[in-house]
Amino acid sequence: MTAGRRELTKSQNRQAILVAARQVFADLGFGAATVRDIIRATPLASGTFYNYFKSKEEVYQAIRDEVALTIVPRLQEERANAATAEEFLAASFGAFFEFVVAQQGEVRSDRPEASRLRLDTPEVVAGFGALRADLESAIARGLFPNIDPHFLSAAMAGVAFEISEQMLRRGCGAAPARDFATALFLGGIKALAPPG
Amino acid sequence: MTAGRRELTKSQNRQAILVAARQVFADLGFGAATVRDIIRATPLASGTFYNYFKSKEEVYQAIRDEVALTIVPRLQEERANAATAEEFLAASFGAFFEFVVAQQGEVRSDRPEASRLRLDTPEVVAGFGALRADLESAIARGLFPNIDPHFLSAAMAGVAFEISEQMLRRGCGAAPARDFATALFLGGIKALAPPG
Amino acid sequence: MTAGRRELTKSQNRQAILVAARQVFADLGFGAATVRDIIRATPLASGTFYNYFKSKEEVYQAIRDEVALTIVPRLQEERANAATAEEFLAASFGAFFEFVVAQQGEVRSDRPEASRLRLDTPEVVAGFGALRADLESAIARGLFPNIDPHFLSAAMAGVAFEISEQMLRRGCGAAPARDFATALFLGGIKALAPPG
Amino acid sequence: MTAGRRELTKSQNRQAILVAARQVFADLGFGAATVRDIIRATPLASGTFYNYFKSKEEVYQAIRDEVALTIVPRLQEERANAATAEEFLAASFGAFFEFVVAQQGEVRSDRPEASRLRLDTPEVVAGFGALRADLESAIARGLFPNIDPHFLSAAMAGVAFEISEQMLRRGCGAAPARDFATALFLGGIKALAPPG
DNA sequence: GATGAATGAGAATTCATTCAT
DNA sequence: TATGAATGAATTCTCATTCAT
Repeated sequence: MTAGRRELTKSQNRQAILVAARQVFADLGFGAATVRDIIRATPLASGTFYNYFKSKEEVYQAIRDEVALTIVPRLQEERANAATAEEFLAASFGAFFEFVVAQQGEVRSDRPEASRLRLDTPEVVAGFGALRADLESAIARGLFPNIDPHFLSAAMAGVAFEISEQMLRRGCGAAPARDFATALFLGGIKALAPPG
Repeated sequence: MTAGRRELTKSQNRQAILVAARQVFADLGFGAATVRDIIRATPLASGTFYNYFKSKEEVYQAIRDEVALTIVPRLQEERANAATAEEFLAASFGAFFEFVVAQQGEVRSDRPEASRLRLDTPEVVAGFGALRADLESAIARGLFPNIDPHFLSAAMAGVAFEISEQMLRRGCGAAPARDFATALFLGGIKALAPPG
Repeated sequence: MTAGRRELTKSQNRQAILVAARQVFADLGFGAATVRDIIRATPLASGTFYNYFKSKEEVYQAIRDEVALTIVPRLQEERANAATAEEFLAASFGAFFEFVVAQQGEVRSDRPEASRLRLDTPEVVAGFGALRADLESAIARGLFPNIDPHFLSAAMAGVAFEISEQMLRRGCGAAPARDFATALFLGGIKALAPPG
Repeated sequence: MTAGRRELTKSQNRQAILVAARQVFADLGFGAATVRDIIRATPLASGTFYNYFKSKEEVYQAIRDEVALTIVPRLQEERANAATAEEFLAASFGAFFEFVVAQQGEVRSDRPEASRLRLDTPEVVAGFGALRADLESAIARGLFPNIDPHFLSAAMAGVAFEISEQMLRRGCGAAPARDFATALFLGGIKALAPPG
């Protein structure tokens, strides 16, 4: 029982560090974030950090791994099951925007670069690693015309990043953002024109 | 004449710092970049940095100002003269990709986050400040349908960032990148399908 | 118990810094003293200084506060209880010279200005802040004739500083210094003439 | 003629540095004063400083020498000619207070230690070097009773320093200060009581 | 000589990491 | 294991001094 309690606490501490690190990386980026920033956002003491992670790099990697193991597979499955380009796009953008909303990336920094969403964030790096592969497979299945998959996945990633920032600023939900991005990729600005 | 030589050297040193700072910011981002990194990328001594700039923030601002004073006005003019959405898009994307090519953003860092183009870079922040205003004006002129300009400019920025990274990796020129992005915004994936 | 030991060590380190700072300020004065000088006079590492004080100014202030809270009240009480001018003077000078002896201000520097007692020392600034007020009160009680209290307190301070330096050089105790200063203020050079 | 002009300029520059250095030393003390502070208080360029003085120490020494060669001899002569203790004291204090007034030591610093007159100033160090010797001679001549000359000269120096600060704050001339100090040394607080 | 930019040693400060408790 | 103070290397910045013009 004591062991159980301990295990629980251990797990909770590790989780607390991961949550704090996500917030701090989103806020400051990997480069500017310090271990102190992370631990300050936690009820723990500085030394405790090193009971769970060897370094800042390791937390970064751990977040990346976590995302890669939980969110990415779900997303890959949805994409694999997509019957149309629209489903593929809506699933991809929808998952990303919902993830961003869930993270509640409250940007509060006053640094000059903080005016835009941080890309040097573990989730983001992990999250889009699989996109191109999925896109290639979708092209092979005939969901998409034969477009350069590097450029297309890059464009999707860019739209996702920037639109998500707008979404947070505006406080709107994930749905409008998803619909906008999906329509843009399906039909360009014509498809975005208001009906009528 | 003596003064002339001195002025020249002075100007050259300032320029050397600016060039080095651009490279370092592109490499590491604002947060992770250090003044030492900048000065190390220069033949100058450490103290010399402070003859020209008070801090890292100040170089950042100086680059931003320079970009805002040189590139942005040209871009704004081209956009103002655009007769069609295609011209507007091609001018915007073309200018950005050519700028990126000119900067030769040789990504060489080994830090985990460096795998993607840095957005917290002075040029980028400055460069897209004016886009939304130009877009609103273009919508008013009837070049674009009545699309949410926040979302649309965000999408353009995102595509520009990410495509430019691909462009650099692939070593292709600015033209293919510009054409891809323009076509995407004009007609979506259908417009991107290879002819035939 | 664990906490007790830690607290002790913490307190000891803070004390070590304060002691070293006193010595360094006495040696070099506030202006020339560096944080490095202080920490070098200590077995601690450079970063440890900043666990206790934010800056040189803050140690200075801390010493001043300490003096103001311990020595000054005792001195004020003795002065308030003085029944004669002689008691007032002897208490003031006696306290100061004893304080200086206790500090063991071993002047050892080789800088040109170090040949005289440093006045820009936190103890000294704090110590004489209250003198004039006490003097005014003593004049009101009739202990002193109606002398300009600004000049009189200034003169007392000056004599205290300079005599204390002589005292240290000569290695004599506080008593002769106190007697000399008291006699000087009571009756001038006549009162200082050796008996007979 | 050209040579004459140059000589003049040379002399003027040297003088400008000396004047500026006096002010800066009085303001900040030797330790905190920087060569930049001195040169900033001058119309000259930084490099020019080193055409006249090898270092900060050397200006300090130069001021000391100048004082020792001009003011001290006059003072020594006056003291040697003094027929009474009062003349000796009045000459000593009078000379010092007039010197301080002439220097116009406008204290304007905001540093914690700046609230009192700087003693680590070349003039002060030089000026009181000769006092004790003169005092010993005066005792030998019978002007003063047989008082410990170390203590007595220290007391005179201290009173001179501190009273001069009061004098400057109050904006009164040198005469009241001289009279106060002289009376104090002649007869103590009794001699300072207002007549009647 | 005069100038003022360049230099680089050194001072102030931060921060990842260690370690005694 | 948790703690948080200590550590010292790395960073930012200052300043005496040099040197090309």
